[in-house]
Amino acid sequence: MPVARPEPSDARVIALVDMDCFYVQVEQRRQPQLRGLPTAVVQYNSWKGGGLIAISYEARKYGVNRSMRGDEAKKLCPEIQLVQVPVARGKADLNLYRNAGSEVVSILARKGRCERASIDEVYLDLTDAAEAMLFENPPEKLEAIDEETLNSHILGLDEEVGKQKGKLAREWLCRSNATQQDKLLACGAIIVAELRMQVLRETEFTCSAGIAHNKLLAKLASSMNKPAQQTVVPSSAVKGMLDPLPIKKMKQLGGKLGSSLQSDLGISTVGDLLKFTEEKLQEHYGTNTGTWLWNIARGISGDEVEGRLLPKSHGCGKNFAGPQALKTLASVESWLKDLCEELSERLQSDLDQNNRVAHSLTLHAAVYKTNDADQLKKFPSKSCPLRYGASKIQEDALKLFNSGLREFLDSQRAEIQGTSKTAWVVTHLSVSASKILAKPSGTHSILRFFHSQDSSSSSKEQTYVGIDENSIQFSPSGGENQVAADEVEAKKDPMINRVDSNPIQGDQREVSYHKGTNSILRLFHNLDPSCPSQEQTYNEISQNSIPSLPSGSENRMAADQVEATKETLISHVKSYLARGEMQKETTHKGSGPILRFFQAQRLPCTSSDNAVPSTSGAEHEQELDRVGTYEESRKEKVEINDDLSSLHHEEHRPERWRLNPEEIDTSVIDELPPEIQHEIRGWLQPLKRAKTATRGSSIADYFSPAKKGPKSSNS
DNA sequence: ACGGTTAATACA
DNA sequence: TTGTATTAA
Repeated sequence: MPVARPEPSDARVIALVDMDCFYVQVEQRRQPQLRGLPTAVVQYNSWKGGGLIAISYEARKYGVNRSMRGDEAKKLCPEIQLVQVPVARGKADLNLYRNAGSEVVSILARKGRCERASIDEVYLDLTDAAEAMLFENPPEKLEAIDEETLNSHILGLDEEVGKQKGKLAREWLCRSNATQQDKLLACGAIIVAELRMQVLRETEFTCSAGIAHNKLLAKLASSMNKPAQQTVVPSSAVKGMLDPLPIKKMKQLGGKLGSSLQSDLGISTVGDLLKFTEEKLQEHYGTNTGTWLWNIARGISGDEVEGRLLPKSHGCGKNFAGPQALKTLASVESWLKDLCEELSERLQSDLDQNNRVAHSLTLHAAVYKTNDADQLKKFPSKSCPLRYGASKIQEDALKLFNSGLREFLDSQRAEIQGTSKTAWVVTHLSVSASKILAKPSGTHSILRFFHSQDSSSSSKEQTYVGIDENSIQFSPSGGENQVAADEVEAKKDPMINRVDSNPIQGDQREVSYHKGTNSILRLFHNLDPSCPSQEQTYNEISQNSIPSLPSGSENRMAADQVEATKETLISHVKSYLARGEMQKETTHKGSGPILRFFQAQRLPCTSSDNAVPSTSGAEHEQELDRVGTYEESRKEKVEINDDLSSLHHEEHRPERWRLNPEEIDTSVIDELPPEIQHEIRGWLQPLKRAKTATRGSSIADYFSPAKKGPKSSNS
């Protein structure tokens, strides 16, 4: 992927911060009595003790690893504490960990550019900060360097056994005869150590880090000394580090490409890779990959830190392994409902907290053929424009599934014709939302768009509504719907694009959150109705739209005008805006800003009228109609279509939200937008912070000697 | 036929 | 552009 680029002459300072067994730490913060104990996080506890997805370092000593089930782990380590991943709607709910990850990001983003690489990994570009430090306050002038920095591992330094800890590191960090590059890395080490201390103080999480001149090396270094330590890679140490390294350890080479390198070219270490010319590698793997391989063998990577604090997509899915495979259409529909509800909630949160709107919905499924030898399970993924509101998403996802199923069955028809009894089961379902863009803060661009569309907009509207109603929104492979689908893209997208064409967009927005002095004030300002620039416009434009809760606007959207007018199209946009407006209105009810803010978080009311039991897959398995034989499948299509039409008339229950200030407790903070979590934490938990801060000046001894963490030691 | 779930990215 | 495949945590 990364195009060849020579190392910039001005060296960058890049860090990768990696949370130590993150899910375990999150659970240990919730239950401090677990600190220091061998602990693992498992999901789906019902079968063989659940699958392990995170293992504490105490437990790793017993040989417990991620490929195990809870039961196996218990055999190796009888005292192991198994904590279950929260379950919602019958599936794993990772929100707790996502939000904890956001806490960390919001702290790390204080210095330099910050890229959220995964739920527990963050890249930092500290070049500017390091240069500034080198200029204003270089390490060689520093009389004291903090303990955490001194604990850094410097690759290439001989760590003699007898030598006092930190002695060599101190010398290296403060050398006045060091190269500019090394001095910058030294500054990076100081900054990262400080950031890691802040993370620990404010979140109680430990992390490890690598500091190097690019992402590739920083990533490698971060895992060399864990947990709770940091590792610096001076340029002089790169060759020594890489040459003996098995290629499988390199990022991107852990899978098939790495295997192919090994089996086809006999390359097992990075050093082996060095012997191949760029051209040779390109012959085998294409120009891009060839060049990329040649570069990484030398520790060269021009990959930039992206400056993105938020995920680019949201998805939720579930596997239905073995006996759990879905056999009935009803169960597919039911699970899709659950998945779409979760997705919708997360999209709504993203809209509320980050002002972002997703524009594409994708459904993926895996189907298992129970009867034939080649149990093919290629089910095409399908996507369509995303409409907000749980029931809309659900409706569209079902249509996508229907479309995929039809295509899948058609593709199989030829092979099947002989065999009469071919049954199918669904082994995986997932829905995801992507193409997430910043919602414009004002509506000028939208209004301008409609003013400029006066003459032609009505015809476009007709197309749009028609599409909405007939559910023709599949991609070209959908066949007969292609023309209509293309028209949707042609007519609808201009509108969407205009909405999104506001200069303040995605990444820039995120960065701007951190540029000012106080992100909380800024956030409240954004929600403040008295803020004239946007709110006035919102109120104005939403006057005519029905102020129902999030899913309410669907009613208008679904109105069955055949001859559509510009007014209708405009009302769509009004509804769209009204959704945003409603979120804001709920925030005005409270008295103080914090209260208002918490209320805006909308704890979901347990919808008692939820028709679908969401606890176990078994309950979805009532044998109604089988997805069974191919012959039956033709009938299914009809059934699916029937289902769709019935869905269409489904009552629209407005979602209700309970706003209960009494329920505000510290765990709620996890739900807050990343930008302000740590600030709120600071307000609510001043005592705890003071306590943890006095514990020690180094991260390594934070939890280690005492079996108990600072939190439980006072209870 | 049970590491599951979630993301990002490159390529066709 | 959409859909698929790969990779990773």
